[in-house]
Amino acid sequence: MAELFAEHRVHSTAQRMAVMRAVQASPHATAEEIYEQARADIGAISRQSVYDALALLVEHRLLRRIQPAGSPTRYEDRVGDNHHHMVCRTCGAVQDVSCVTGRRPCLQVNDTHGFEIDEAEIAFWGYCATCAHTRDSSAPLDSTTVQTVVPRSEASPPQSPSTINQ
Amino acid sequence: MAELFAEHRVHSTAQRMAVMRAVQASPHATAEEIYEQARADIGAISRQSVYDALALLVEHRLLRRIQPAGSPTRYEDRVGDNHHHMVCRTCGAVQDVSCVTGRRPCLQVNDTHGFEIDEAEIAFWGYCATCAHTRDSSAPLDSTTVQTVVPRSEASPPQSPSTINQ
DNA sequence: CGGTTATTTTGAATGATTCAAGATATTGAA
DNA sequence: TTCAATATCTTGAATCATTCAAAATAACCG
Repeated sequence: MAELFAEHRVHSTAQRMAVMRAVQASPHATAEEIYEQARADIGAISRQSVYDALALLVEHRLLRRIQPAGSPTRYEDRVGDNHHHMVCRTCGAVQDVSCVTGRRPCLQVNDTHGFEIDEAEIAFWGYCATCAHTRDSSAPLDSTTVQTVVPRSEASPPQSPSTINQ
Repeated sequence: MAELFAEHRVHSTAQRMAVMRAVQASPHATAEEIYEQARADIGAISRQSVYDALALLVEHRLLRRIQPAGSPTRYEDRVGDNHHHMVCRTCGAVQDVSCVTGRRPCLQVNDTHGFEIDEAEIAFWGYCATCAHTRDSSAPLDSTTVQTVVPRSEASPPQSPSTINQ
């Protein structure tokens, strides 16, 4: 891992390595989860150091941030390829979507209004396999996101909003 | 507006109307901005009532939430059509993108891993016309989002992260 | 009118993250 | 090596957006 850090011009310290290992061990983990894992790993580390390390590693493209609406920021080490995410409305689980069929997505914006677009982000919302079964009883999450073009999605009746738990 | 509320089974109160007007007057506004505008409108309203009204109006599909990574939640009254958003890394400005060329975007996920997807969300990141000019000097925002497929975006050198202001 | 339900207000609390400043390490030059 | 300069880490407080809880008002129905 030291080489990886070196390549990306990041000094490899015990804390940073522990943070990196934590993300590798559980992709899509939150800062808090990473903090706990890193702490279990090297014995002690401050929360701030975790945030510092994460910011640095993201900045140097060793990690990526994922920020599903309504849940804390998550981190993944899968960089350098194109993929998106599915988020479960019920449990907040995040699942990779290795990019999509057909060609480049919704990325040919026709009127940019002068915007210089350099990046596009796609999030899919729905229910993970587990939660899809156990449904009805528990109030499902409001996506709290923008509804867009998806085939069979007919305006579902209003649901009480709540918060992502997991 | 009373009719609109009635159609959507929402009691029209002074506060809710003020909130609705505020969003109509400035789409993509934050709760705080809406609070200020509503307060200027009807003289007095509590922040909590603004949050309550917004949640209710979103729930009943009179408003939509937009949650650009790294900025507080924003609201818009443009519902019932398919459009996405461009977000400026520098000033946080949000701009509508009336959907895209070609066909349905990146929404044909091939392996869903059992997920039941019912919604997709797309955000474009870049620089608004104004900020695109005034660049270099000021440290640009880190998108804090997932990098994905966009043509000419080659891995740019690391930049110091900061926060969306406007 | 009187009671029940809805809505609003107030104020405190929470969660995630950042700020600030001091303490430790690490590095490079003399 | 030895010191100074820089980088990193820790501690603890602060911030921001949002939510919780409970009391106060208002609206609705019989």
